[in-house]
Amino acid sequence: MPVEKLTRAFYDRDTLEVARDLLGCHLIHRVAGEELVVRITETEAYIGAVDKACHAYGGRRTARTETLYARPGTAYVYLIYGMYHCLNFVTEGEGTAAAVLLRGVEAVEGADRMARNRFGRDLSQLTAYQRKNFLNGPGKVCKAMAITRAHNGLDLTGETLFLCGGGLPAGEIHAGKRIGIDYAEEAVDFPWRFSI
DNA sequence: TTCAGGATGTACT
DNA sequence: GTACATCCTGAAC
Repeated sequence: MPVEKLTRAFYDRDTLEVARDLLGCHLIHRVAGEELVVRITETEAYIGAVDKACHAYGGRRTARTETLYARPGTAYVYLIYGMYHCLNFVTEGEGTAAAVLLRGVEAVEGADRMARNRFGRDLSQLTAYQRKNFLNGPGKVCKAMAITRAHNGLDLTGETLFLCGGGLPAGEIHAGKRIGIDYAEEAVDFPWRFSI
């Protein structure tokens, strides 16, 4: 890797800043002797204190949301719609519920393994449609990267699942409204979705 | 290229 | 029982 692993201090900051700064960073998952590496292209921020779209809105504590209160630099993984996983990076201080959802990436290393994880076929055997929509959604990223609820609570400063920075010119970052949270009233309009 | 509908299980009411 | 930070397929355009 040309750049250094992100430390806990990186995650221990304002969630919107972390969400922006994660763009362009590499996510590495070491699994079964292989290294799967992707470059982050899209994120969304979720901040429990003020955000009705956040699982831990208003200080809500349940078995599921407990991880959102963990120390910064922790992985929060949950199951959605009964069959897909979503990976988040916990931010801000311990006891504060906030995280960044990983929404889209592009493959850097291990693309064939990711294609097999997702479609059971090599990259070269995918249809044009599958190739175009390879890693552009949170459920797709987790399937390709072999990330499940078993990774919930994992320390992102360890050796299994971690990130390397990073840094993009501000002009390359786009901010817009989040998607898939139509129920969240005024929070629907928060410009907390970031992409390259 | 867009669209509707279904799959599927856990958390929470 | 209901909703859910989603994705895939197949049909219509």
